[in-house]
Amino acid sequence: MPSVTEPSDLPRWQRRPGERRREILNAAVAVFGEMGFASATLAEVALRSGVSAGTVAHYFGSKAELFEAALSDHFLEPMLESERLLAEHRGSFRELLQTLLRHQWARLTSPGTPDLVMVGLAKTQDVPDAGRTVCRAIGERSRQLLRAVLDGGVKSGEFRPMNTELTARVLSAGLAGLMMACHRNAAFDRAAPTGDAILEQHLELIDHAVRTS
Amino acid sequence: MPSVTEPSDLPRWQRRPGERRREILNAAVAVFGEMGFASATLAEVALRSGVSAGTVAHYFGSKAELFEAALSDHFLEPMLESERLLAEHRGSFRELLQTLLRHQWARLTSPGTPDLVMVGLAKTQDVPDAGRTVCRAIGERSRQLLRAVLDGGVKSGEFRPMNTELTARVLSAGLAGLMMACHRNAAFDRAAPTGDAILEQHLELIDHAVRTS
DNA sequence: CGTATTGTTGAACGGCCGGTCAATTACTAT
DNA sequence: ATAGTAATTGACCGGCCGTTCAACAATACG
Repeated sequence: MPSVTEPSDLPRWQRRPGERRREILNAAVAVFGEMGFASATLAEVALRSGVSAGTVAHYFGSKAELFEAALSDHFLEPMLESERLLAEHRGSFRELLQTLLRHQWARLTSPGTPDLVMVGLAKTQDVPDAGRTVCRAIGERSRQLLRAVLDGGVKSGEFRPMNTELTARVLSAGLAGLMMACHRNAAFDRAAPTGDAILEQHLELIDHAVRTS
Repeated sequence: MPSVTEPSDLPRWQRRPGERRREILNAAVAVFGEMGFASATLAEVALRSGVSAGTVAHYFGSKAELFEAALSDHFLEPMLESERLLAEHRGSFRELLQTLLRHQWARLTSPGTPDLVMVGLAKTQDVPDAGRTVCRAIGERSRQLLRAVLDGGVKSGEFRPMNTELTARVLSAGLAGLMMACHRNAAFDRAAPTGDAILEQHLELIDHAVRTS
């Protein structure tokens, strides 16, 4: 049994220019999330995506560019789904608000996301565009959706009059903070309640806070 | 005018074992906050605290130990003040809740703190004890204080019945999330409202959410 | 004033990692 | 087949930074 090296007739590597980019990007998301920007090495990204160090550089140029590409890929694209959700909804604004918040929670807590968010926020000092990406993706657009719902609810009388711009900012930031707290507590606080339980409590508080009393 | 070097009779350096530690710690808080853990260099810390590279290593051993010491110094000590605030308060629980949240907001937004929080959170992967420090300081103890206030308010009838443990977690995490969002928006979103305006909106929402309807 | 003590220095070491580039090898068109 | 092309490799370079350590100089003490 020739077990040392496969005497395969397969080539030692293949040319797959159409798929390399995505494979490298997926590995980069994982590595940056696990190790942070500075600790992450291009060699590790190369290893996980099954290519050599030079290939990573060939596709993305520099480490910083790879980082930004990874953030955009992970955050910007899934946001379109939320916007579709809002456009299609028929029903009360109270329901819509809860649905939207649940949906964003699912996005924020999906595997790899919490770490990437924190790394992206912390790295804003060095790589300004990276911070901008995260801010826009999990901040600005999310906030615009929430504000649209709040405006509708106020107009329909389901919600009490309020400054919807400020309120949308508070809700958006609160959800992100909750996500980070849950993620960290899961590692250190063994008595911590589940993320879902906390989310339910948060939604209930929000419902009381915005509806007409 | 002998301007090149001061012909001073002062020694070229002094022995001040009692003050070196604090000076290095202050510099470390600033440097880690501005540059993040990995990008921060011991040389920069040494420069800002007016000592040489070797002295930093002599006092703190390794970079990781210096980081943990800086976090503990910056977060753990000021927490005692909040606890005193709670013990001394006389008045309604609604007022106390607002006061406590304002006080914690002031702490969280004090210069250098937001960056340090984010760096500490992001670095949890590599330096577990660092993450633990941040979690305990801005999470656990803060939450216990909030919960005590909520329990009191529920018992007195000012607040509606609720799961105070979960609610305290939501409020604590929400405040931290708000702080980070404000800090980042200040850099990118020129139309962003002031942190104080957002805090006021947050407090008003909380008041509606917890009081008896 | 001389000696011991120890806080402090700064040069040097060694490892690590991002970026480059010429060589290599899988494809492709003719 | 065969030559052309471009995707991929992997060794290498250069710089950076954490850590060490022997020498040094400012105090403390007798």
